Amino acid sequence: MEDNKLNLTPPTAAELEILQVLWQNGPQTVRFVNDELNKQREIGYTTTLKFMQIMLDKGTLTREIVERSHIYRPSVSEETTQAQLLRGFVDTTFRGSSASLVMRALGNGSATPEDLAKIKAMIADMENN
Amino acid sequence: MEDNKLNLTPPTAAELEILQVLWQNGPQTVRFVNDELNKQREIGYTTTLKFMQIMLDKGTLTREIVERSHIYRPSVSEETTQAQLLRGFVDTTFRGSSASLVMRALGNGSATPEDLAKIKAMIADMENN
DNA sequence: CACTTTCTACGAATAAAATCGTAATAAAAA
DNA sequence: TTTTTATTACGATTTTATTCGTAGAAAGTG
Repeated sequence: MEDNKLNLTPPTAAELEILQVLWQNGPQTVRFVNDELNKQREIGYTTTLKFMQIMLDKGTLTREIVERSHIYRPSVSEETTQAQLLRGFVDTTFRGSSASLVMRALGNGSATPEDLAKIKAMIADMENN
Repeated sequence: MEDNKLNLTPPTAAELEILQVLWQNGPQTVRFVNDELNKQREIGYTTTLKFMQIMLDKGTLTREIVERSHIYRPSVSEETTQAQLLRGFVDTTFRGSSASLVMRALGNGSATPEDLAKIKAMIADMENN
């Protein structure tokens, strides 16, 4: 009774970690993902496996069998997921105001001159439409 | 044995809702906060009370007794909390790149021309320093 | 003074998220 | 062929977050 309806709810923190590895490295095995995660924090192999199985069930990942192990692949793009999470974050933390989020993000001083240039270009672009 | 050490961990979703009410309306009673929350979703009085007691214990809120009820006040500012949550969000969702978060936030099209003007001004300001 | 209303305190139940242990399977190595 | 290794399946536990029920205290009301 596999229900293949796609997933509307955003990924949890642990799921997002896994998605990051797959977005950055392309489709991979549980082993690979787990090794990557362990570069950041300690986490058991079966824990990672379990998450990836859950995500498979939710439809967040798909997989195929190669040799004798499973290769997992995100079924959602990083861009779409970022947009989804961003919407929620702006709502809960910035009362829905993207502008004030942008102001505060710029205010933290981490943007390089190149970053600023790109952002300016984007704004100019938006104003010409 | 009250341990008055201050709280490093960011507020949970439910805690943030409560903080929002207090930031927007100033110090208030549980009753007031609960009524506000119920404009958005159903939540029991004792649930709100419990959260506010937990936050008191964590040091997120302080309180004083007026008449016969408690008036709660955030011990953290909205700005500081936003900055804290933003840092975590950028790290987990945008791999630490504030710039790409800004790009995506602008890209969602919710910024008004006034917003854009303010942002431009801020960038110009940053470039002159 | 009884009775109702309005609080707080506190424990406990529920739900959601994260973690891991054990068993089964199959390939590879000895 | 026996043993070791690598992998998946799945249940169960643990942790964290959320939610509420019940009791008790204190003030107001008829």
